[in-house]
Amino acid sequence: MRDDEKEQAAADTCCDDHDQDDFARIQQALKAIPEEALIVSATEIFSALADSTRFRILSALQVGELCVSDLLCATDVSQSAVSHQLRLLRDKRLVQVRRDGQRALYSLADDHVRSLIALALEHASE
Amino acid sequence: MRDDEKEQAAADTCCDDHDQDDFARIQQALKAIPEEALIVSATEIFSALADSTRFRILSALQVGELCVSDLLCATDVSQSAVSHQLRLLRDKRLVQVRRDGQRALYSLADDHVRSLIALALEHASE
DNA sequence: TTAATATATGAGTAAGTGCTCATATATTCA
DNA sequence: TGAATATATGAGCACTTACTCATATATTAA
Repeated sequence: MRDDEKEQAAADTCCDDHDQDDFARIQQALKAIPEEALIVSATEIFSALADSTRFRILSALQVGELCVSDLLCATDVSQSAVSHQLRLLRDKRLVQVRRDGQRALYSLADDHVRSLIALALEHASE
Repeated sequence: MRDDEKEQAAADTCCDDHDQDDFARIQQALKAIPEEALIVSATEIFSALADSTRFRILSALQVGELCVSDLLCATDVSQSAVSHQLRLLRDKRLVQVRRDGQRALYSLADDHVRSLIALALEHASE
């Protein structure tokens, strides 16, 4: 189903008691909503940032590569908990790892995370 | 306790087996981590955006003021569910309401949400 | 090889979340 | 006033999540 068909279908099924103005406004709003796959990806990024342990980890990684025990200092939870969260962040491709001897060196996978953190902090400090 | 004291304490208690380089790196990382209150606020914003129903609502509101039944068209859940999520978004100050007759007109509380959505979509579409 | 250090992971659990259902409140209109 | 429409809310439940505990794996050094 194409996007315009989808919008039409949505308008038909759930917005059946509106006048012309309502209809136009709703059509416009529907256009502002990204397609499902994008919504899933976007909300996944936000969930990754929506936990204080992971937020601390990602904030810390802004300075560069860090190993797990460094990240332990950056959080207030156990080594196991940090490892579990790092696995999640790896799965969501927000961080990368490379081995260096006994250590696993983590780093941010891209710069969007940086910007997201900065923006949220800007909003938060108002 | 001041920030520098807090960092020192953290370094003392959890990073007790590191050499000079480790110590310097960890100190730098700790500086990149915002204070607790900011972390709480920031992660709250991210949780608000970390659900597909709320993400759809906020995306739709980018076009301007919308009433609850408009937002119903923007989501695929019940009126009750939308109302519950709107309450949450109100509590977190991400949206505002005003009454207009029988309708409740919702709008985005500030522009940061817009930027956050845009950034996440940019990241998501790679 | 054995011990020590660093990291990862599976299972289990307590707390949190997003929905539905029923119902309450608010506003307009007859 | 009573009915219709629009929105809000409390309770309950299924599902998710972030942790702990125990243990596994990986790497280095003795």
